[in-house]
Amino acid sequence: MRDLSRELLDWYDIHARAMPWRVGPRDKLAGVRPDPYAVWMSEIMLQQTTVAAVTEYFKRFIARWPTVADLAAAEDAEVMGEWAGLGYYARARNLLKCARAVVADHGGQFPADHAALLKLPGIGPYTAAAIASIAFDLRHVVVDGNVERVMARMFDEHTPLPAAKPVLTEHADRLTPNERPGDHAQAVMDLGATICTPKSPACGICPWRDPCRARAAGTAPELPKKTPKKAKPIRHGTVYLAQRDDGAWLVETRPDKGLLGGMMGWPGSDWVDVADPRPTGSPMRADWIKLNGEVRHTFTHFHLILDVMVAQVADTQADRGFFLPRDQFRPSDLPTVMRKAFDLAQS
DNA sequence: GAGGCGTGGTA
DNA sequence: TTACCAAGCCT
Repeated sequence: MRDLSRELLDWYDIHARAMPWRVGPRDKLAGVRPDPYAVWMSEIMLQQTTVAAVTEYFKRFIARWPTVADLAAAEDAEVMGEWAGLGYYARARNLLKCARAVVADHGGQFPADHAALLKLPGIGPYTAAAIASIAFDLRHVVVDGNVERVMARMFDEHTPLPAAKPVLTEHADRLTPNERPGDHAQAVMDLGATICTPKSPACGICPWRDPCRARAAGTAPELPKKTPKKAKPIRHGTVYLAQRDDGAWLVETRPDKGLLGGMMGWPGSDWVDVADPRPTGSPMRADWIKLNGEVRHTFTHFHLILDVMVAQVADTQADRGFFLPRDQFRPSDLPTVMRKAFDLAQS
């Protein structure tokens, strides 16, 4: 097994992808060490999210809050606004909770300990292993979607996920070396992201081409098997965009739990399975005008079609939400579905 | 343990 | 256009 990890590390030394949060093999030779805060930030952002989507968000967060203490001292609304558009907003809420826990309980330093990391908000089995491994070079088995795919192919494992997870983890464990476990973890993930891709894997240039059983069997493109997903239902709703004469917008902060939790948004109706031609959920009396067109947006588990109502109001009395002054309103603070409604109203 | 939880890119 | 997919966590 040592030979396999050696082959992979040799490949990684040459092909490691450059990322703003990554300390590459050459930098390490020069004595550079990873910043655990940056490693943690990147790993939270990368949960179910592509490198391309994360890169600019990561740079903005680190520039605005250079240390975990800076982040812990931030206002909730600042962090949620900066996260807007990246999705899975529970990550942002847990990001703040975690930063505050690190300051309060760990003296402002991320613990170099897998079990302690696992106790922090938003850090699960993957992220705890990734931080321990990448930031502190401790040997832990890092298993994300890339690793699952690489292992399923290396060992031609046809059991569908998630049932196959334990056996794939055992395979990953046996391949993890004692030396440079952090680089090894990043190498497997880079391999999965660039060569052992979900579709059309580039087996011809893979450093593990020879030992890979799925390549020998010709089954690599169809692995890993996954249990089929449910079809997404279509839901319907209405949002209300009221602008006061002085330019302030009527917005609300959504409840901390549930969809888009803690994010700013437009007041409106519940989102239901059957379209109701009559708008409901109005936050205040006004001469509402229904816009032509609609907002279409897809969440993890349903499609959404929104009607958009607009009104110019003088009255500042609203049943829901609050008026946010024009100079404090930034569309980029809105989650994407809410920004789509704003864009429709502006067009 | 199965489902809730975003978004943008890609085929 | 539709469906799938990406460095998962929480309940």
